[in-house]
This record gives sequence, structure tokens and C-alpha cells, in this order.
Amino acid sequence: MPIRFYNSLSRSIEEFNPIRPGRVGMYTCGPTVYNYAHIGNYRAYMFEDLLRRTLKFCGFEVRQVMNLTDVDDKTIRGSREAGLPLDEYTRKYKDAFFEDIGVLRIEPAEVYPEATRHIDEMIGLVEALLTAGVAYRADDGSVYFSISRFPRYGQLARIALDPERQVARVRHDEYAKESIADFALWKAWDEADGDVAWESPWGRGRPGWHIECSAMSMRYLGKSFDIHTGGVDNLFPHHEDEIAQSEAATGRKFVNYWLHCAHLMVDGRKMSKSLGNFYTLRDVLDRGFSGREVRWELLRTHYRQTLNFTFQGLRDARVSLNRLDEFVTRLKEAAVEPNAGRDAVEERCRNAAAAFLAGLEDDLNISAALAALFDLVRDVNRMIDAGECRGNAAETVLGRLRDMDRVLGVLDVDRSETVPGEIQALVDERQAARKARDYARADAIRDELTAKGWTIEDTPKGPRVKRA
RNA sequence: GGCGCGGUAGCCAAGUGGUAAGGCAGAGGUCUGCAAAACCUUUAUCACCGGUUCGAAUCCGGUCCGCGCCUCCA
Repeated sequence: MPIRFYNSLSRSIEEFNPIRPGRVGMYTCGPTVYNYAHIGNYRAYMFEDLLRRTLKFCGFEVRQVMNLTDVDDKTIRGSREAGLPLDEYTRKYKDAFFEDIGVLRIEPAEVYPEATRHIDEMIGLVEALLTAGVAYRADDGSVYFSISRFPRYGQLARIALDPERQVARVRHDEYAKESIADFALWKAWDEADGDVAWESPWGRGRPGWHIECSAMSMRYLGKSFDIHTGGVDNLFPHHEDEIAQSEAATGRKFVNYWLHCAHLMVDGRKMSKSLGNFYTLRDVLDRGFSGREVRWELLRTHYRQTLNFTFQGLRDARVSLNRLDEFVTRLKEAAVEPNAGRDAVEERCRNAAAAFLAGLEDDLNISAALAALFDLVRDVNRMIDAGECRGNAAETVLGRLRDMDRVLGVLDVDRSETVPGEIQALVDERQAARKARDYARADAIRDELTAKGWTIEDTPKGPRVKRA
């Protein structure tokens, strides 16, 4: 089965066919580094991680580019308030960003271009647009894109601009744009910019936001590429403007597939900086949750579905993950036993793998993929109990889990936990007490282990300890 | 107002024509010194109204409710 995605451009599910067979170029709108990203932002990056992992899982070679917006109103304002040079100010948040995606186990993109290091490319693009006659220089020294000279404007957002409204607004427009919907390609320096400015053919200034993504995506992926993603809030005007600029400059189709993910909600409202209802990853970690748990929570809902963030959801995630961990542990224990049940187990694994893949190929239907995983867990657990999954059969399942985890990134199949000697000694002591039927002593030791953060489970093959 | 998304069990969430996946929680059971874990069983007619159809959560029309974008925003 070919992989299919919902393309915002056509508003329908389409079969995915890359420009170059077997290779995918994708551009993902990244963070504006003026502050710590919140987990709503990370939902988008998680979705992109799932997308790139799924593409790789399906055999594609992926080249992902994620920009770092390090010059805009907010970064400039922030750096001035902090009394720091722009670079120094944004460095802190760039570092934090990379630290966070590591915690969330998000696979790094191939390229992370920074806007401030691609000013030349942006200037070149603006010049091309002026030459093409779709941009104009305003009295204040800024350069604007004229949407009236790009008939296809609105193709992505499907908006029809109201001419009357435009006229009414233009009179009050302090920037003397020809039309209110025209957007800045190059912003002339003003006082609020401080010392942040670059020389250009139109004087000192800085690039507009949209031009950044056009210039950098084309630099690293070519004039036309396969996939462009972002949150739905970027659909208009950001992505619409990118299309206009890029296609007006090159005369070619900019992007074939536009994928947008829905928002993360808190108490029924979009999580956002301006509403103040956000949690950074650090906030959530400080409450005792792990990056892995946050990853699971952000991953388990389909990307085009709004996801309501709750701490209860995180607690649910923890339990689900525990069950998966337990499953891995049982498999490892079963794997050292004499072989049994290989054929039946292999067939079960094949079915699970097929269902898992089918879900992902269907516009990243993660719910279907996870259902396939949990069905496998249930069935194999049953087989283990019945002694029908041992030795190489158990290894087969572990191999399948490792394979699925290339996409999920949460299973930790090969994680091995070392039990400190002190803890092991307590476990042994408790076991001796149990043998002697001194249950009061055994339970006291179990309480002590619990207090130290370890959980003990008695199995037919002896006690098992793990971190709580 | 324009454009768009969504309303499925206590909570989360798949399913776009043939009588409702999965996760969490709950209940009962097996196992266990007890517990934990695991396993088994069990819990819904899909916001509402009308229509199409042999048959609809799924298609069409309407209503109500929630949310997003239209300005910086993942």
C-alpha cells in the first residue's frame, strides 16, 4: 500500500509520491527562539517526528529542514529587554530547544538553518520578486509583496479577499501598503530594532518573517520539494504567503504536500503564549513526568485532531507505558527458556506488523497503529502464560517491537536496568524471610524498598525489582 | 461575517454504508502468604431532528454546542 496524507492544498487524502523516487524533502516550520517552547509547540514537532520516522520506516530517505527563527519582533524585543546582543539572547533558547527535543526523543532534522545566517538568500529572493514585478518598495523603505499581482493568492487558505475592506483599511495604513493584505518582504529599520539591521539594496533593515522560510527551504531543498508542515495556525497567512513568494519568484510549484497539525488544548482553549495557559516541557518535567511520558501523550492522538492536554492524560500514559515495559520484561525472561511456539508467534507478529504499518500509511493513523501494538501485547501475554512463546519465539516478538519502535521511539526494548547492590541485598533478604515464612519481616523489607523507590514483584521464577 | 475542524462508553480515542478498534479507570474472576504484575470476563447504538437506503456513527438537509484561523502564534 502506498502511503497517504491529507493535503491541505487539496483538502483531501492523497497518495504520496515524492518528486524523486525514494527520497523525501520536507520543511518543517520550527521555533521562534525568544522564549522556551511550550508543549503545544512540541506537539507540532512530535507530529513531524512521527512523519519523518514513518517515512523512513516505509523506506524513504528523508531530508528534513527545520528553521530557527532568530530574528523577528519578539526576539528583538526580548534581547533589548534583556540587554543582550540578539545572538546571545537567542542562543539560550536554541540550546533549550535542542535539549528539549532530546528529552522528547525527537529525531534531529538534517538541517537547522538560522534566519540570521541566511540574510543574503532572503535579499536575493526579494530582488527576484521586485524584478518579477510582484513586489514594490514603499516610501518607508520597506518592500512588500503585492498579492493583487499574484492571482493564485489564497489557494491554500481558500480565502477571497474583500476589495472594499482593503480599500477602507489602506487609508489608515501607516505603512502605505498598496493593499492591506500585502505583506512585508523586507522591513526597513526603525528605532525598536536597535542595532539589529542588515544592509540591503533598499537600505538598512531586516527580513520579513515569511521570506525566511521561502529562502531557506529553497536553499536546502530546491525550488520545488515534497512536504511542508506546521501547525494549522500557520496555514494563513504564513504558508499562503510562502507559496505566493516562492512561486512568484521561481514560476514553479513550491510544495506538493502541505500537512498541518491541530492544536494542543488546555481546558478547552488553544495552548498559547498570549493566553498564558501554557506549560513548558520543563514545567511538566518538574511535576515528575518523564519526557517519554510526554512523548507518548503527544503522540497517541491523530495529528489532525485537537488534543486536550491534562495531567490525568499523562498519568494514563504512564500506566500504558508501564504495561509495555512489563511486556518487554516478560519477553526477555521467556527468551532464555527452551524454544516453543515460534510458528504461531511469528504469524501473530506478521499480522500485527501489517496492521501497524497499514495504520501509519493511512495518514499517520497512530491510533490504529497503537491498537495493533496492544492487540499483540494482549495475545502474546496470553501465549507466554500458556507456555506457547519461549526462546526464539519471544526473541521474534522482541525483534518486532524494536522494529515498531523505530516509529514510536518509546519502547526501550534494549534498556537494561542495573539494580544497585544495596537494593539487591534487600531483595535477597526478603526472599529468605519469605522462605522462612517470616512474612512480617518480608513485608517490612518490601515497604523499605518502596520507600527507596523500588517495586518488587514475585513471579513463579522468583522476585523481580524495578524502579517505581 | 468568511473559511475550517470537531461532538463516539466515566475519561482519552479509532472507525466514512452492513449491526461499534485500542488505551486509562471501574466491576467480577484466575494466580499470589498478602500484594503487585499478567491473563480472562464485563461496561456505548455513536449531540439532536428529518431524509436517502434492504441497511447509516458512517451519505444528504437542518438544528444545537465546542474550538481554531481570518493580527504574532506549532
